[in-house]
Amino acid sequence: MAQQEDVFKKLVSHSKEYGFVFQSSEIYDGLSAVYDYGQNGVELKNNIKKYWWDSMVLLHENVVGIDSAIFMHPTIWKASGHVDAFNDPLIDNKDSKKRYRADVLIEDQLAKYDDKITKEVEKAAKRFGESFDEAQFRATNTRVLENQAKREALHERFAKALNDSNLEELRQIIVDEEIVCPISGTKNWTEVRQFNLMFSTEMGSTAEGALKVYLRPETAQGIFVNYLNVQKTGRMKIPFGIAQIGKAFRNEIVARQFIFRMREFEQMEMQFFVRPGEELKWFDQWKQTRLKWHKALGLGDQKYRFHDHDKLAHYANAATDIEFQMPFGFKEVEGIHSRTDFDLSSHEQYSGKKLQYFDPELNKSYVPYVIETSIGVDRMFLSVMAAAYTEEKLENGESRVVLKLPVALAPVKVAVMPLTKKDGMPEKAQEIIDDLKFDVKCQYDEKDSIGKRYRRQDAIGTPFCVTVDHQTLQDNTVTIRHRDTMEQERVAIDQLRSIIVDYVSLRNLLKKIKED
RNA sequence: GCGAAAGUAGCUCAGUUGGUAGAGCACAACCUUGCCAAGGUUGGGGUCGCGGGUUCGAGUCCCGUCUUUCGCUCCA
Repeated sequence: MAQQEDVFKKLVSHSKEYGFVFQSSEIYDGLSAVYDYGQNGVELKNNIKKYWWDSMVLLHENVVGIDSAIFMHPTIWKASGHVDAFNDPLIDNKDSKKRYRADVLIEDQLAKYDDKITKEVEKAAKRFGESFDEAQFRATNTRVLENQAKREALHERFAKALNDSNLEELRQIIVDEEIVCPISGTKNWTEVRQFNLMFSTEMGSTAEGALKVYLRPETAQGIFVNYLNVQKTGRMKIPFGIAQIGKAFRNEIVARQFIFRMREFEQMEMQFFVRPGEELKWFDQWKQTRLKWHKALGLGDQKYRFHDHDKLAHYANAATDIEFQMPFGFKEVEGIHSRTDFDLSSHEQYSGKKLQYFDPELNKSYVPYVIETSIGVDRMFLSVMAAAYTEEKLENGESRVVLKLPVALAPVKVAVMPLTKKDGMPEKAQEIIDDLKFDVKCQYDEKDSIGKRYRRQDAIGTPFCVTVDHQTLQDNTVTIRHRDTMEQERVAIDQLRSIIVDYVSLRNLLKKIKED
C-alpha cells in the first residue's frame, strides 16, 4: 500500500512535469481542489471524451447528443431534490471530532422521547391488563404526559428552526436537550454550519431583480428538461438515449486526492429512456456495455469491478458503480443508475408540463423510465494515467518512465526527429510532419541525443518515433520506433501515413466494443 | 471542517546553535557526438508559499493564513 501511494505521488508530479495537470491559479498559491489541464492533458482528455462520445452517438443509432447550458432555472434543482438534499446543517463534536447532521441529531432525540413514551405506555398496559391502544388512549400516567408534552414542544421548536433556517436555534436545541455525542459522550459542540453543496450566483444585475441561480451539480437535469424537445424534434422512439458531456460543480466539504474529487469537474452522462417495467433489463444491458467500453482500453480487465449499491438514492431502484483500481484503492469511475421515472415525473409536477411518451405499440402514454450512465471524465483521466504509468528496468541496467497509454488516447501520436541537425535531415523531418499533421498530432524534436529524445516521448506516451537518418537521404526510408517494445523497423516514407494513422485510430477501440 | 505532516529554482532535495541562499537534473545558446537520457563551455532562473511578530539580524523561532498529502468525516 505504501508503495502504491508512492506511485500515486510520482504520478502527480509526472502529470505536472510533463504538462498534463497543473494546480489552478498556482502562482497565487493555488485554489483548493481545482486543477487545470496542460498541453498534453487536454489532448488526452479530449481523446477520452471523443472515445466516449463516438461510442455513444456513433455506435448507437438511438442515442443522440445535446449540450445544455450550465445555468438552469432554479426550480429544476427543487424538482431534482438537490436543493433539499444538498443543504445540510452540520455540527461537530470537538472531543470525538465526529461530524453530525444537526437535524438528524434532533430527530434522534425525538425518537428517544417516542421510545420513552412507548415504554411507559407498555408498562401501564401491563399493570392494568389493557391493550397498548387502550393504555395509550388513557395516557393518565404523568410520565407519559410529561414526555408527550416535551416531545411536542421540541417538535414544534425544531420545525420552526428548520423552517426559518435558524442555525443558532438548532444548536440551542441540541444544547437545551443535552444531546451528547454517541462516540465521546460529551456535549462539546461547535456551531452549526450550513453546507450547501451547490454553488450559487445571481443572474440579473440589479439586486431586486436578481435571480438566484446555481451552477449545475450534475449534467443529467439538462437532459431531462430537454427530453421532450429531443424526442419530438428527433422523432425518437423509445427506447432511446440522450448523451451529454459537460462541466458540473459541487462545493465538496472535502475535495481531495488530486483530480479524483474536484469542485469543478466534467461528466459524460447518457440518459436512456425505456418503457416502465423494462428498466432492469436495460440496466443490466448498460452495465455490460459500459464495462466493455472500459475493458476495450486494455488497461487490465482485473482492474475493474462492479460495486452494487445497497442503499439507494431517493430516485433509484437499482444502482451500481464501475470501480477501477487506482493507486489508492478501488474507486468509483462510473455510476449506472436505474432512475425510474423520478426525474421526469418530478419535472412534470414542478413545471406543469406533460413529459410523456405515446407508445404506439402499447397504444398508451406513460412517463418513461430512465437508465443513467454517468462517468467522470477526470476520474477516467486519472485511471488511464495510473494504469499507463510504468517504470521499467532496461537490459542495460538503466530505467525509463513510460506512459503506456492506449494509443488512440495518446496526446501526441508521432514524434519526428532528425538523427542529426545536419545534411538536410531537419528539413526532411519537417516535410514528413507537414504531411502527417493533417491526421494526427505530431511533434518535432532535434535537441539532445536521440536516446534522450526517445525517453522524452516515452514520458508522454507517444506511440511512435520516426527518425530521419543518413539512409533516409539516400532511399526515402525512415525508422519507426515503437514505444512499448522500443523496437525499430525501417519503412518507406510514403507508407508512414497509413501505418500510423490506421494504428492510432479510435476506430480500433470502437470496433473492440462491438466484438463479442 | 477537525487532527497530523509538509511547502526552499521547472523537478528532486540540502541548508549546522538564527548571520544576506546551494547541488543534481531540467531550461537557453554555442561546440562535440549521433539509434535508446544525463560530454564541454557559457548563461538565465529563487523577495525560501503569503502576511505579521520576536531579534541588531529570520529559510531557520512564534502567530495567522493559503496550498498539498494522510487519517476522520462526507460522497446522487
